[in-house]
Amino acid sequence: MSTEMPKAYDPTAVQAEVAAVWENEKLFHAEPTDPGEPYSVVIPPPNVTAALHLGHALNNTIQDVLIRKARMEGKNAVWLPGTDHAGIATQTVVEKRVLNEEGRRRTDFRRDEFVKKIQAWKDEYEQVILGQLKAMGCSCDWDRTAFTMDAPRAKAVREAFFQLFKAGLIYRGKRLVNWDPATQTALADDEVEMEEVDGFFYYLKYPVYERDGDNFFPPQEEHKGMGTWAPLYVTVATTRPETMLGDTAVAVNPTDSRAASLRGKYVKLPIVNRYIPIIEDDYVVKSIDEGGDPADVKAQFASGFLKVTPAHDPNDYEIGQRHSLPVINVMAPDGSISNQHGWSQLDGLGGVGEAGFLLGLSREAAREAVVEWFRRHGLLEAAVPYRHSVGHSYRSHVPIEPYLSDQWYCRVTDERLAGAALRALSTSSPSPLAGEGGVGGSSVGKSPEAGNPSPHPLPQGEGEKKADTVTFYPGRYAKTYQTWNENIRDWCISRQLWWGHRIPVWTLQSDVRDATGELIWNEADVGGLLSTWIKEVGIEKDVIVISTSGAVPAFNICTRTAQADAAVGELARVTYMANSEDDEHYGRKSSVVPHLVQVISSLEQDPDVLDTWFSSALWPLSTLGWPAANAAPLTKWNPTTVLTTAREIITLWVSRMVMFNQFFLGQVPFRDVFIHAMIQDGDGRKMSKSLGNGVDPLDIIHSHGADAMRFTLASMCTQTQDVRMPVERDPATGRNTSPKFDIGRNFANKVWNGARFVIGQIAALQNGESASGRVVADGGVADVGVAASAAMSSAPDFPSANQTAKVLTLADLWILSRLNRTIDEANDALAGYRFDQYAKACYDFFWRDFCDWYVEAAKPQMKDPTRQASTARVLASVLDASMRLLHPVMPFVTEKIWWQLNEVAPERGVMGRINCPPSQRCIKAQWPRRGELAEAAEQIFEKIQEIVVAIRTLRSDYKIDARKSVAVSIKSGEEAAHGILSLKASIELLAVCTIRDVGEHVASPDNATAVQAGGCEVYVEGLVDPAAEAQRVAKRKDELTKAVAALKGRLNNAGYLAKAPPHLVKQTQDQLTEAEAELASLG
RNA sequence: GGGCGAUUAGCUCAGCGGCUAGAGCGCCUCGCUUACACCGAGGAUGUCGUGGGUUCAAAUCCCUCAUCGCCCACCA
Repeated sequence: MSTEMPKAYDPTAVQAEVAAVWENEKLFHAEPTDPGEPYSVVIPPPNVTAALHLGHALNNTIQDVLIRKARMEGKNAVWLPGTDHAGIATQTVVEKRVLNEEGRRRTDFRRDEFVKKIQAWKDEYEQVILGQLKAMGCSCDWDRTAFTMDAPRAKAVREAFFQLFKAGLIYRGKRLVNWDPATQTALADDEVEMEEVDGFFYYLKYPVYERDGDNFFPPQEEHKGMGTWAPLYVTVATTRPETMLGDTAVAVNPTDSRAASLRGKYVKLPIVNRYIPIIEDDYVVKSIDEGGDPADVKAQFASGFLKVTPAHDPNDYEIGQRHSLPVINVMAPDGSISNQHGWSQLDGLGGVGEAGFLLGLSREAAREAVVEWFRRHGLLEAAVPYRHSVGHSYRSHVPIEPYLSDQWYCRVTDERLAGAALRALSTSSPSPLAGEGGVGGSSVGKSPEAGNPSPHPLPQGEGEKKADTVTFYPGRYAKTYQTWNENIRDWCISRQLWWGHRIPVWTLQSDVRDATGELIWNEADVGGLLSTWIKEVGIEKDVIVISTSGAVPAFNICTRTAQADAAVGELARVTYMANSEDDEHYGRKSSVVPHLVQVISSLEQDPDVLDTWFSSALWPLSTLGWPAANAAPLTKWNPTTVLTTAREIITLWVSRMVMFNQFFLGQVPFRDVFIHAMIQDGDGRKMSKSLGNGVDPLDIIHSHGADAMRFTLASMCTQTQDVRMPVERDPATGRNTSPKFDIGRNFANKVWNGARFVIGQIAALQNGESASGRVVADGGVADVGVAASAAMSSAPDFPSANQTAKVLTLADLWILSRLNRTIDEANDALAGYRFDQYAKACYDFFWRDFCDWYVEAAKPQMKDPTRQASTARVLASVLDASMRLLHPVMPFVTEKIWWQLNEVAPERGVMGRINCPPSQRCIKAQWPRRGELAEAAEQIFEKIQEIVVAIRTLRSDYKIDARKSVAVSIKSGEEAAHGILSLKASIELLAVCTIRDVGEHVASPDNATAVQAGGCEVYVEGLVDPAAEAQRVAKRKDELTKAVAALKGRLNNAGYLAKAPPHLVKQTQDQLTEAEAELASLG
């Protein structure tokens, strides 16, 4: 290690040097057997898209601050870095080609080749993600990096699926899903983005028919007579006319006045010429004429008649279920009109009528064609412009299509999942800083009325260890979580992708018919053979077989382990080969196989994969060794201490982790959830790739340094929902940056230079040089360092912690006291996840207190032979503690400074004031503990600050040359005078003045200008500028007059005197007295 | 439609019942004083979105409205 402390702060060099040492010493690794209280954070496994945005860098910063601090507190802290597979495959267009025209997987697609290719991408992206973490200085346990598709995670996913399946919490359903016709995959509700779209409400007329047996005929003309409403048409309103091809009913509200006369009647669906019933359902919104709510937008547009298209609208689907209507899908998976996906296959309803001209058209083209057809036939009543929001795919950004499809569902509505998630919500207030605090509990779900004892213990008050609950910071987010869980719907967990955890379920047709359709094997026969085979292979513990009641009776075979899955796969392969007349393997495996081959040609693995959130939901389990029984990491670190994430993820991820952890372990996955602000661009827009307003953290690290980025992000981390970051494009590099990061860069630079000065002073002192000399000269730096470290062993004038404590000056006491207060502030801020307050406390202390005041005050002390040694020790100790405080947020620069400080002052601390237990590395140093405060010293020093500022202001007002010293006398009380005299040299340096006289009886010298400051009267000589004087006095008088008026007003208020706290009243009176006195002195 | 947040200096944000409402950036004046010009000293700039209310006291608590944004739900 070099003893050199370069003059210029070069973050890149510091980062490289420090990172190499950390790496070499393997400082980031925790074992469950290590001592210390467990501390762990749940790390969202990011995908590559997320990793390239600042929000993720913010998240990583926060987590690293928490982890590093915990480590310094001696806790057994672990951070498991992870990467997620989502976003890898979807970044490509490959998946577009995965499905064939039938909406099934292409059989000619080489899955293995695809996976190999994806694997290569994954490796690349993983390097990007982990590289960013490393560049940021995140103290991850690198040798525990987890990937959501690796073997331990796959094992956990299988086990979880199996257990949920066994518990009846996973089922297969034919449901309308959010279908993305572009990528041809189903999307979760959360993956659908709403976008405002300009469209039309089309009013379509459907002719009414009556039915007599199999005959339909138009109503007789005479029914249109007076007093009786006998329409020839009903008018339906729709924004999506093309779906009318799939209509299977027209619905009217039963309370609609027209309902009765239409009861039992039909309409002849135009174009298709299908007769469909008019039904009554109170879901239908009535038009305003019919008593609909005028405030309801739907009612304003409603005709009172609703076309029912169960295959293409979720609500219509439900109406269809209620009325047992047929479901006619008129689209292909790509969204084009097709009669090949259900339309023509329904007996009696299959005809396409005159719709042939629409087949093959896109949704959009079909819409125009249908509208044109209605117009041409006089059946288009109106088309009214209408702006509404339509769901769009978050991936392809095309409108989603409700689409009928086989999907797997997780029954999260079950008491054991959503119920458990709700019960996990803490009712305690997280902290005084966190607003309302852990909302929930009392009104959770369908919980019994208040007064009933909860079956689950509520968290105890502060001081006691929290019960097994989750607490949100800020507390308001508990409500988001609660509302979501209360209104939750079953979770569609299957995805039509190649890349992901395969659904571990095989399907076997359970009846077998011969060529004539005669049943030759029934369910019992097939089931018997199957269970015999399972026993023979010895996988009965790892397989569940359930029969499904569907159009085609079948068994679902769920496998628990990779081995069991392989066995079933082998069975499928063998029987397939046998049936394909390649009988090479015929019958080799089992006594039952010769029989099974006759029935098992239908054994197929489900082609779908699991939603990525399924594996993510298991993250606190799967990264800690689950499902291994008693895995040491799991028992040590789960529940984890805290999860930090963005609020958009509360529903997708947080809630599901709670459910699964509760279900599988019976405990919460984390105790605290910290939701950080979302970073928007300067115009309040979300950062996104498409807008080009994103900022790559690596670019910032490059331009400003990792410490600067981290500090800035932490200081932006307020309790608000969103923070804006103006984005600027650097024309030279074409990369985005933001001037906001300058605060971090400037601060890091300040820290560097402050430390450089302190270290230089100490080195010079111990080298026997006079501190008045130039201690750190360009080019001479290395020599100073070497000499200093050589001098250390024989440095008799560097006093002990105890000796130093006895000779502290007012300035020393003040800075040590301020340091101790800062330690308190930092602790409080971090305990409440107030990273902005933590950053600000450190910033203000180091820059304002330490550099601006103490370091300046210390310069004369370093020249004073009786004080220089103790001052050096105070400087070293305050710098030491500052580095400890700042290390979590600025790890690199503090670590580098730490080494340099160790070189010149390996032993630090001031007895009673601050302890500095030695450590070779800052990352392993003990988190500072508060020592004694010195309130009296603080008060006097603050007065001195006021005096210095007053002198400086006068100098500036009178335009005194910056280098010219002025003569000053100060009239003050005894205590203050004592303090002033003890810091005479420091004050003279700070204010560029010469102090002539200080004391109670000091009189104003001739030609002196007087000013009040810090409760003293300060006389500054030699200021000759009558104009400036007049201006200054007038301004001050004005201020004082206003103040006096305000104070008097307050004191004349009887209510104030009667009701305000006495100390405030006294304070007001004192202020009035003081202001009046000063006003009088100004004449 | 439901929920949440924001509205304070030119910009980005703190403050959330009682100090003369603050910080950083930007701006003006002065200064390369033996750590730092990514700096130092001083300065200017605010009817705290609107209108009501509660209180001795409101930027801060309550209500109204307005504007902006986010999340959720839904869309005939």
